[in-house]
Amino acid sequence: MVSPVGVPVATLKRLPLYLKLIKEASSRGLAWISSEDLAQKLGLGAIQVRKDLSGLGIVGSPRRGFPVEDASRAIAACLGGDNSSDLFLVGAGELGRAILADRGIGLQGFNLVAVFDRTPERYYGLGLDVMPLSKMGDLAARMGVRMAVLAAGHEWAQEGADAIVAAGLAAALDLSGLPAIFPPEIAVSRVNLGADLAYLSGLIGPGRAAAR
Amino acid sequence: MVSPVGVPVATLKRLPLYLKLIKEASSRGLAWISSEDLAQKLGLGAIQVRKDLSGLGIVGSPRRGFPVEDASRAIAACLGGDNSSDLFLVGAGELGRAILADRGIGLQGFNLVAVFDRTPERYYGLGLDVMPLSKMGDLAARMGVRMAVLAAGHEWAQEGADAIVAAGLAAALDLSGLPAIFPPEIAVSRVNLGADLAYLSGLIGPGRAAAR
DNA sequence: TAATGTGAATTGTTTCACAGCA
DNA sequence: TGCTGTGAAACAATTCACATTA
Repeated sequence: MVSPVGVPVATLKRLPLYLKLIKEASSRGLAWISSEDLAQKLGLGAIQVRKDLSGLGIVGSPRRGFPVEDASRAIAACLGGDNSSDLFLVGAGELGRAILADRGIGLQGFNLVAVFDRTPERYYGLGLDVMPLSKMGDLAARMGVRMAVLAAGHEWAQEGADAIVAAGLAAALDLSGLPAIFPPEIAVSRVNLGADLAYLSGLIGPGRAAAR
Repeated sequence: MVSPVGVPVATLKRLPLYLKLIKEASSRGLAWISSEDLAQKLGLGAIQVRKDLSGLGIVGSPRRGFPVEDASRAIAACLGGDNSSDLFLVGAGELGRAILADRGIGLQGFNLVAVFDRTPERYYGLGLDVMPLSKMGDLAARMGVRMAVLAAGHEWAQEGADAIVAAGLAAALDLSGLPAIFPPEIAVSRVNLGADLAYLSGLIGPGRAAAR
């Protein structure tokens, strides 16, 4: 599959990681960064990094690597700049509040501009302005928001998803673990720690405790 | 790439999702579930679901679908049964505690059996038994634990990763967002909400077109 | 000489087309 | 008829080999 701009999905998923490291290099005053360096830090192959960057039209220079500023600009442009960096949070429970507090969970430049919940009244007096799901469409239109993080509990995750759809948003990051069902015209990325763990458990197989 | 048991990685990543739905069906008293049904709930193609299940040796029956009990057993076996369901949590900060509280974040059957932190003394009196990183190896050996969730803040995520390696664990779920560097013999899965959001933002593009 | 750049081969994954079965 | 089962084809992603250049 190929994204609207012609970048392979697999590449697109890696771009944010490159961007992060490149910005870091930039902030340390470096002007160049090598594919080897990026690869090693991300546990990827250097050739793959080069292919990815070259696919964006970023050209490096032998013996030095890739120019940090150009690369940063090109990747940011491909990821939509900071165009879509405003987000809604749907779900103000345990998980939602951890995301808001954001100690290590790393929304990295994305901005939670409003919080919605099925039962907003439960959160009065917590210093949070939690709104009912029904207000989402209105606010999305007024603020130009196009993405949401769905952090609803299992009981109402689907209801939250439906609200996101009804609000006309274009993308959702689903942390509900259900997973919630979205219509195909909405871009969805799902995060499910339980599933990831199960996957890892399958990967390492039924051995006994690791040696060493 | 093919996992130890011969199941493609892409399939392996979907197995936990199937398992969840199948168990749910089972708990509702259903004896059969169709690939169409599973596919629709997960936003996948039915053919893909059939390929995945057939790859595990699960055989269905025309007009009825796949037998819920068999499928459940086969998938669980492939994912290591409940063999590897004990976990360490590395990092007792905001994020780590949200995971412990687990309201919606869904560890789904996995068990956090011990919590480690670089500064365990910060968590005295919170009703948590937080241990120093140096104790991890010992406990891993004694309890037969082989996996960890890394939920350390940026400041010491790499230190946490190193401790996981030193403890001889076989797999880690890295939520640090750095990402932390692990040696290749350790199975790592990375979750990075910021990266996922950036990816989505790239997918939906700067306009208003949606793509999947 | 230490890096990038890239066509081609390889490997992995998804989808198709259609056979078989209850 | 409505589903599974599967070899083959199509597609996608990764890796290789080697040319290239400052």
